Amino acid sequence: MPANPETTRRSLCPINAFVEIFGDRWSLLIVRDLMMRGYTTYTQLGSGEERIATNILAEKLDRLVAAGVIERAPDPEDGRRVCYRLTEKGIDLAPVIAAIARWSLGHEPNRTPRRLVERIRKQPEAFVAELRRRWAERSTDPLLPLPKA
Amino acid sequence: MPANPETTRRSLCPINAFVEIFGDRWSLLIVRDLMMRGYTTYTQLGSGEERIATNILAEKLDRLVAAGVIERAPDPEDGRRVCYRLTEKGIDLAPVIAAIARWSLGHEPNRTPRRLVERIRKQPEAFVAELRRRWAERSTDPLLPLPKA
DNA sequence: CCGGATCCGTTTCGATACTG
DNA sequence: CAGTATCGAAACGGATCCGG
Repeated sequence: MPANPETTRRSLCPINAFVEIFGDRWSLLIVRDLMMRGYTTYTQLGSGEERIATNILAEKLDRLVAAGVIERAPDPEDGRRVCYRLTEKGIDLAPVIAAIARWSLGHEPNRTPRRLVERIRKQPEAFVAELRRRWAERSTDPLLPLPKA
Repeated sequence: MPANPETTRRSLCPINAFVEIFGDRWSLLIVRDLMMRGYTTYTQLGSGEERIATNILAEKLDRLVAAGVIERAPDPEDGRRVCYRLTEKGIDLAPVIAAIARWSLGHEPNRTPRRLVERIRKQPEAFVAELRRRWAERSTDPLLPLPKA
């Protein structure tokens, strides 16, 4: 993956852009944690269940910022701290996340919150709007139940 | 990625299963080529626009077969040749592909077939049913216009 | 020719240790 | 707390080789 953004290869199929951003094991999980779990800080994102290494997390966050999917911002409660927030582009990934979750649910025996996934699938616009509102309000309540530690 | 399937880590969130299969730069593109372009053979899949190396292609095909997303079958027209086909599990990825394509279309200036993507989004069940039927008929007509060579 | 397998140099990943 | 530095392991990419 070239660091130079000029080296963008011609992407004839619309899936390429997605794969160039999310074609690794972590980027999509980071977006999920931001979107569904209300994680916002480096430490929270690093302490998720999947135990991403700190250097990888830092690099992935940089890449996601460069891709315009998330943004770095001062924490509203403590200006010294940094927090990461989904951009509009990132929020618009909700239907993708929902479709993936639904596929996984259908093919992997797993007890997981079907209700939320179905809601996103049936009314994606309404869910994205809600997500945007929650995000504007800086609500960090998780949409998914957090795994118990 | 451990070769040993026993080493499956507990996947609390339904996205993990997807990422473990498609968390690389090629697997999803291979599924797209099978689903949307009517590619079925090793040579066709290797000659796509993205120029995957032959060893990587072979490994990814093995992994996708092991994951139950595609299957190896004798070519119906020439029994000596091999062809790859989506399984039910693979066909069910259509809504995921559509959601990804739609997201990319909305955020990357690209002239691409909106019509198909919107159809999948609005009537995913109908599209999956059609895909299944085409697949049963062994029709290899591409759903997407092929990039000119 | 088709469907890979093997070898090898390069790039990326991942765990741990460390720093301002 | 929010990252860097380091270093071994794994993945990638190109070229070549091989059995049918």
